Formats: sequence, C-alpha cells, structure tokens
Amino acid sequence: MLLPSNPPSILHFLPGSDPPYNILEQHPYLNLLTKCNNINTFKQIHSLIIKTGLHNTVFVQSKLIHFCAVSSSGDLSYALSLFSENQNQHKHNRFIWNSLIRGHSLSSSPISSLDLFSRMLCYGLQPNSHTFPFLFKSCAKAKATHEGKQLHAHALKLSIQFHPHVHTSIIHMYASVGELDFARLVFDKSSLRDVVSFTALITGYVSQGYVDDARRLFDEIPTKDVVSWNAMISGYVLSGRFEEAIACFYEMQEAKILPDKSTMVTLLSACGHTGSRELGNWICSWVRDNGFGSNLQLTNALIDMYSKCGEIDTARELFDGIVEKDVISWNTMIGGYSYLSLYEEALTLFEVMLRSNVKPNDVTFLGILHACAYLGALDLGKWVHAYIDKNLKSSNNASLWTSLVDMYAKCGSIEAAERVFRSIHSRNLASWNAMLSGLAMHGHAERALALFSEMVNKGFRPDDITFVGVLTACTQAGLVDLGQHYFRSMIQDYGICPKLEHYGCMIDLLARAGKFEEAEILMKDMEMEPDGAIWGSLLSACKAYGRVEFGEYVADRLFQLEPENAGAFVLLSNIYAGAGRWDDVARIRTRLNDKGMKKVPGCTSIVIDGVVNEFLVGDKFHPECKSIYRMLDEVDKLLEENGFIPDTSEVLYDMDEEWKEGALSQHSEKLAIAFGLISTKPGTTIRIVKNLRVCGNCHSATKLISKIFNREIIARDRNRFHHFKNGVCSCNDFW
DNA sequence: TTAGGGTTAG
Repeated sequence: MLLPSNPPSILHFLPGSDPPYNILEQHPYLNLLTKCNNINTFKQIHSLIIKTGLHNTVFVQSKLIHFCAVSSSGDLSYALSLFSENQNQHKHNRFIWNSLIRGHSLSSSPISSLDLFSRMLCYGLQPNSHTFPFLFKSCAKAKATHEGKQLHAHALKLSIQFHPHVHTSIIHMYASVGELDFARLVFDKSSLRDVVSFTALITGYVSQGYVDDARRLFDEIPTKDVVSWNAMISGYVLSGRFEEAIACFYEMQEAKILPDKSTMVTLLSACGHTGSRELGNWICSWVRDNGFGSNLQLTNALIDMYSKCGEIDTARELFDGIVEKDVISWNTMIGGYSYLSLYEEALTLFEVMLRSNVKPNDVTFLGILHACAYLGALDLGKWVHAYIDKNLKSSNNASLWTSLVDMYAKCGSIEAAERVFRSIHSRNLASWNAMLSGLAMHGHAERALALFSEMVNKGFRPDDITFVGVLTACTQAGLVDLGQHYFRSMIQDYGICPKLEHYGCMIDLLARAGKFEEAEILMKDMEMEPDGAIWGSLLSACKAYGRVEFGEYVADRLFQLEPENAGAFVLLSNIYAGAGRWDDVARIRTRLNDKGMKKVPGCTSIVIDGVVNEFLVGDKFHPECKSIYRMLDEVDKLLEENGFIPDTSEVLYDMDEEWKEGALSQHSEKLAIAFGLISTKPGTTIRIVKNLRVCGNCHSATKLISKIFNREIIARDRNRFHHFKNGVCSCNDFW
C-alpha cells in the first residue's frame, strides 16, 4: 500500500467531541479509502487510523462503517462489527444507520434492512430523505408489498413523500412489486414529473407487459435522457418486440441523444433476435471506436449477436480474444453453438470450459442438457445430473430440473426422467409438459394421460404445448376416440385455439387408423393451410393402406408445397410399387433424376465412451470400419438363419444405384447397431438416434437382433422411441 | 459525510 509521504501528527480527540469536519475530511489516511479496493487494504488503513487516534471521532468511524457497508470492496459483517464495538455512540448517528440500511439493501437479503430500520426507530431516530430510498429499494427487491405500504405511510406522516428521491423510490417500489395502480396514483399525485419518475413508472408498465402504455408515458416525457431511452428500448426487447426496439434506437439517434454502453447491450440482443447483421456490425465498430473493445459485458453481447445471426466464426474469434472470460462468456458461446444446432461443438467447448477451471452454473447446463438430449448422449447427461446434485442441488431454477427430465426422456431413459420429475419441489407448467411429452414420445399413452389428469387435479392449467403431448400420446398408441375427446376438450374446456401441430396430430391419428374421410373433413375445418408434415403423414398412411388415387392427390399437394422434398417422391413411388404399377415407379424415378434431387440422407448416431459416432448409409469412413462390416455380415447371417425375410416393399431406396443408398443391410441404423455390438459388453443396452423415421425393414431386423444378441436396443427416430427387447418393439409395430 | 429511474447468458 502506498502511504502518504508525510505521516500526520497523532491527534487525540475525545469521543463525542469531533473537530470540524473539514479538518478530518482532508486527512490523508482517510483519503486512502478512495483508492482502497479490498477488505485487507481496508484493515491496514483502519490500523493506521487507530494509531493516529482518529478512530475516536464519530465522523471517522462513520466513514469507516460507510465504506465497509456500501462499497463493493467492503464487507457488511465487518461494518456491523465496527458498529457494535461502539454502539452507544453510533446508535445516535443517522448517517451510520443510513449506511447500514443501504448496505443491507444491496445485499442478498435486502429485507433485513427493515430490521435495522426498526432498531433505529427504537433508539428514537427518525428516517430522513436519505433513509427512505434505501428502504423502498429493499422492499422492491424483496417484493415486500405490505412493508412497502407501511413505509409509504411513514413517509406521508413525516411529509417527505414529495421529496424527489423519496417520491421516485416509492413509484419504483410499487412498480417493482406489480402494484401498478398505486405507482400511477403516487405519480399522478405529485406535480413533480421529471424524467426520473417517468422512467420508474415506465419500467413498471413494461414489467407487467404493458409496453404500449409505457410508450404513451414515454412520449409525455418533456426532456428525455439516455436512461429513459434505454428503458424504452429494453421495454421493447423484454416484450419480444425487437423490430420496435431497433426503431426506437433510430428515433433516439434522431433526437440527438448519445447512446451509452447499456443502450448497445440491449440493442445487440434485438439484433440477434432479428438477424440484423448490419446494425450489429455497426455496433461492433461503435464498441471499438468508443474504447469499449475490452469491455466484457459488451463483448459477451456481441458474441451472442453474431452467433444468433449465424456468424459463429466471428463470434468465436471475439470469444477467443477475451483475456479473462467470465461464466457468461462461456455460456453465451456454448449457447451460440447450441442455437445453431452445432451440438458437438457445444459439448467440446464445455470440456474446454471445465479444463479452464471455470465453474459452470445452471445456465451452462441448460445448453449442455439440450445438446445431450439432441445427440442422445446419455452418459454425459448422467454426469451433468450428478454434478448438479453435488453443486447446484439448491438451485431453485425449475428450468434446470425440467431440462434434466427432457434430457432423460430424449436419451431413452423415461424411468430416470420420471424419477427426476417426481423429485422437483416446485414444478411449473414446463416441467409437466416435458414429462408428458416424454411419456408420449415413448409410446406410454396410458401413463401420459394419467399424468395429464394429475396435473389438472393439482390445479395446473394445460396450455397448447400440453395438448401437443396429449394428442401425440393418443397418436402413437392409435387411440382415435380418446384423441378426438381431448381435441374437443382443448377447444371447449380450455379455450385453446388449435394450432398446426394439433391438427397435424389429429390428421395423423385419423389417417393411420384408415379414417381418410374424417381426416379430410378436419383439414377443411382448419383455419390455416396444412403444411408439408400434414400432407406427408397422409401420404405415409396412403402407403400403409394402399390408397393409390388419394395418394396421388396428396402427393400432388405436397409437391406444390415442397418441390424439393425427395422423400415425398420416394413415398409415392413406393405406393405405386405396392400396387405393382412399375411404369409409374419408373416415371417418378425419372422425375427425381431429372430434378437432380437428393433425399435427406439417413443418419444414425451412437455415443460410445462420450464420443458421438455418426453413420450414413453404406458409410465406410469410421476408423473401426472393417470390424463393423465383419459384425454386420455376422448379423445378416444370424438374421437369415433365424428366418428373417427382408421387407422389399420399400425397395426403391435401394434399387437405384444413382441414389447410392447401398443395400438394405447397410442402412445407417444397422451400422450403428453393429458398432454398438462390438464396442459394448454383452448385455449392455444399445442406444441409437436416427434423423429420419426408422424404415420398416430395419425395424423388423432390429426386433430380431434384440432377441438373437439378447440386447435391449433403444432407438430414437424423428418421431418417437422404439424399445426393442426380446424380439418385440414397444411401439407394437405402430409408428 | 449518503440519495431517485434503464443495463449480460436461458
């Protein structure tokens, strides 16, 4: 520590008889506090002050307590101990009480400032215009409406409610606890309508979702400053009205108000959501030109903006350039990869994060669990669960536990998902929805519907997402009557307007049951145009029921909507093949070749020892390629010995050499299973994830493989889960 | 001697 070159002479003052403030205030030892940035330096300064005898003055003691209580490099408990050391003197000093109350209002337990306040009153001291703002801030932070109202009454009694700072903090308090009417009343009662009180009220309106009312108030502000503009821009962002946030920023520029760093942070969020790359680039230059190039908050916001705009390399460059990354930098970058579905990159970066000794938090795991769920990386998901149990057990972030439920469900462990779900203390609607759709995905219709009744009985009001889960459950199990019942109930009992997804489930459900006429009637009732998925599910059903003519009609619609959807052409040609119309099969094939279209390649992944292994049809790129194909030969031999007859009805996939799809036996899921068989111990469950629906031939083969090799095989396809065990599949061949 | 409004990642 740098000491003053000429130590001052030792002063002896008797307690309670302070010399004039100006003498003390200018004392060099006391001035050291302005440079003090940690509690240890403070303690050194404190000892120096004791040596000089200065500590006997109430003024100096109050300065010390104030520093400890309020400064970010202070220590509130140390302030309290300094206070109690000399309580008899200190209890009569309002400045000290105000400092302690302020300190508590900044702490993690702001409500404790009210205890100090009542102690202060007990000693006969009255609050002043400095005390009230701290107290109201505490109430605002702690959402203590009742206490806030009592304090409001106290301020009225002392007639200081119209003091500008007190007045604004009352408005802010009411706005923060959601009592907008009171906030408005206080605002209207006063002739003081400055930009600060306007802004406090505007923030209240925004927090309750009334952004248009906030805007009307904003327009009334006679002289707007940068803070009020920022409040309005962030109001639009918080309401998800990103375009308007950007428009508001341009208005601010026209009004010739210079933006600050907060403006840019908020604006970057709007740029990310709207993909406004140009404005984003402009802000990037602004950040550099205004000397904020090394500002962490802005750099993190830039990383977020660039990754949301799809410029992941630029984002990564910025990220790599940060010397001291904080947890938000890591989370933003991981979240960026996750947002762009670059899940493997997200997981790789997460490993680097752990090696860099940065402690992940709940937000980190939201991104990581999402990636695990997508990739089916159960082992990593389990590790995350163990980590959370150990380090974040007390997290009251319901989304975190819900993400775990979702991860387990999507990685095929529906029982583990349910165990986590049952352990959540405060379940929200999203938790119920995650569990419900998990059960539906696994084909556990009865359990899903029982869970639905349970959530309704517990007072949760189902939303549109809940009903997607309920209807999916009915669809996967072919429960036509129940599906229709829930669809009606959604509209009539819960007033939810069916969306495309709900119609999709219902049309799929009806068509799979062969009820084509009812499906058509429902389609005519729709308020919106059916999408490709709906026509696609109808086309699949046409194939299953051999409905050639209707299939042609449906395919026509689908071709108009998605001319590049090669899968639709394949499906139609399979319908022709099923009816023996080989000329039509050839015609479709020519059309496909003329258009030069490529079917989305089937891709299956399997995670072994934390590594994601991906296989395409006839893939020869895997390092273990030779052993995999040896195992595949063995599998095919055993399948044949056990009476397996390949299903050739979907033969088009494999007949056309130009499609380079390889033989049926080399479908990606079989390659992944073969790799699973050679890389895991006998009896271990094999988990695979496929990007498309599992094909009929592979489904039959996998059933038999599960029996021959005595393995449980859990496969996730684009639509649902298949649990293969002992020769049968949990979907009962209905998918 | 202190004080009011906006301001990171999902």
